[in-house]
Amino acid sequence: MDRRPTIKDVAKEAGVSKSTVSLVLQRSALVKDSTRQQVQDAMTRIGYVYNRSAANLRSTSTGLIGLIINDLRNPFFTEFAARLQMALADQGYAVVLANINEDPALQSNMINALIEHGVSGFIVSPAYGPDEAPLQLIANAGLPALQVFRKVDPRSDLFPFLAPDYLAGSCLAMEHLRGRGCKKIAFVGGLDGRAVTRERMSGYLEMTDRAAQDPILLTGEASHRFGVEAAETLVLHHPDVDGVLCFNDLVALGLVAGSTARGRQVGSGLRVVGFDDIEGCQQSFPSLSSISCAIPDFAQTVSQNMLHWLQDGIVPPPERRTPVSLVKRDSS
Amino acid sequence: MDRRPTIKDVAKEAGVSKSTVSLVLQRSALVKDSTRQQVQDAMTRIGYVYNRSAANLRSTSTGLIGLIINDLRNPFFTEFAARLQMALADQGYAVVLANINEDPALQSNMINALIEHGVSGFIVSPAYGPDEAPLQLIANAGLPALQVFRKVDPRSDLFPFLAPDYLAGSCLAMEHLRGRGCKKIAFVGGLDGRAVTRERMSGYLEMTDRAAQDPILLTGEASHRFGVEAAETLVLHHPDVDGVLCFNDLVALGLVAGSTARGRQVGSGLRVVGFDDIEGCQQSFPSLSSISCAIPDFAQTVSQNMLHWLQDGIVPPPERRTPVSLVKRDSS
DNA sequence: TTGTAAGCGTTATCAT
DNA sequence: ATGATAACGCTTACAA
Repeated sequence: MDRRPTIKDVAKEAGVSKSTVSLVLQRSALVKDSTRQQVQDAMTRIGYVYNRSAANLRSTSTGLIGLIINDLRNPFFTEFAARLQMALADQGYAVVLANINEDPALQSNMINALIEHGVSGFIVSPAYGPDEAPLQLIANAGLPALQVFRKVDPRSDLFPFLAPDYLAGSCLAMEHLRGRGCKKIAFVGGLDGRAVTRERMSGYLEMTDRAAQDPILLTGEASHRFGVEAAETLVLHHPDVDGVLCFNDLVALGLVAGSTARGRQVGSGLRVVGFDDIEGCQQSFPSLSSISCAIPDFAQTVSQNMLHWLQDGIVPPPERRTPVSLVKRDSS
Repeated sequence: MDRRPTIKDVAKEAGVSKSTVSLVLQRSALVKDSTRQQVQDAMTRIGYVYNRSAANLRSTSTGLIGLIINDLRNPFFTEFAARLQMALADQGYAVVLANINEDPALQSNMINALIEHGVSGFIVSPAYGPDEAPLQLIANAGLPALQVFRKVDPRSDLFPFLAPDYLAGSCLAMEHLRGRGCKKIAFVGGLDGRAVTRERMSGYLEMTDRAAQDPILLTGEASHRFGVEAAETLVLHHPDVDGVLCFNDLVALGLVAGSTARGRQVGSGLRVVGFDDIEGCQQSFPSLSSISCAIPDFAQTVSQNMLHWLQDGIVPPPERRTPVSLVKRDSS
């Protein structure tokens, strides 16, 4: 347990040269089967483990991907992180995860740290902030980076943007609610002015526009708490609302809980659709209809785009939207 | 954007030698202030970024900590991971996170991968599995590792174990329920035979023992779903139960939801206490009392133990328990 | 098919 | 206070 064995030690043990060991490590076809066997035996005998950092020093690809997540405690992002990590692990890449807690300063720090650690590329679900070019550090280092979910740096040629097709999702939800006979529909949750809010709201606005109705917009924090508050607001000020599209499931779950507590019959009197289809949707009473963003598939797509870029130099298109679908449950 | 500048480039730009630049990098006091200034100016001028992998090659401490989490989608572990990452980042360490999805095989793979990437140490919330020495790979590599939450490898001298004091927590909960006048209390959730289940149950069993009552144990998966099912079981088979201690909050939230749906008055007729104090506790109706494991503090403790080990060679004690507390809310 | 030797970007040990 | 030079563990021409 002195010091980790190196290829040199393996070479000595197997009676070959360093290079031969290196070739075995790289599964080169050049090396004779019997030699390969000897080398591999030697490795297990002395407990050799590969040292990637050393290898990276020559080849400048660490097999490390930096994953930056604005808020890991949001289950939607957790699910994404977990899936992405699995997808990349399949291809021999390890993920270095940084949770930045919606803090732009922390984001810069972590980007810096990850660059120092030699990540080969970044996948960033960025924090919103005052900085105009929050990903500039990455660009300076000449590393590839994908923006996911949120496009905070407008240079999507440099930092291609991937996100679920929120617009289509909101249209799907609206059609569904109309189809169920809803006459007066509200949109609840999501911070005003943000691109995501605008998108998730777009199908709703389009409909109210066409119907020449005044939209009922209750924008606010994307939290359970806000959903509960919104339930009260609706009961007090908009008792005739019979359908709600929510910014996300947290809001929707709060709305369902709050409305139920105030005696509204969610699922018949009031129909609610959420966004994201997180696990909690199936477990609420009544269970929550939601727009699923197919996160496992989305993570696959992101992973593939990254790997193509890294391995084949294929830069992804500046913007790419992935399919969403409506999951109908009892709340609507 | 050719290739990343190295200290050599900085040296040339600043008109000094490699060594001097290296000294500046290490904040050595030996270097003259004016020289330091020159060097630092040169760095920003040519956009130099430190290359840790290269440095590690010499110093064999990567500043990388491998964090292995059995199930990242469980918010309890997410919270821990997020806190730990922040605590370690404060000290200049980066966390490489691996979610192993309760899969022992994946666990071995990830341990291997992280060792190759040269992590300096591991913090592991392990998966249960058939393997008797799942952390052997780490031992072979001669790396320090902490087990948290679950002790799956019994060699706690090699892999010190840190966990919240579940026993104290369950006692706290029982005292509270008795104090509220509960006469017949059940324990719900947690897989039978697991150490965690035994511990979280221990305060309960102690009480039933002392009171010479038959314990009512509904063990099972630690999920929301199981909590809902348990609510039904209680109504049907144990209608006289007036207090419940749950294995964790997911179970408790399910139980509260299920019981409420069946018309039981949670908080008066039936008093419920959960375990972990996850965020959802405040948001349920009625809000859920729970045993808080003070995860931010726990993460701090874990981080400190790891760093002392790494930096000062101080091996943590084989087992360490951290304080828990009861958070009283409406469900009890 | 295998070996030799040069280099990757840093740190550490000497000198100066 | 600064500079030369040899490691660190690996990959990669090139030579044999």
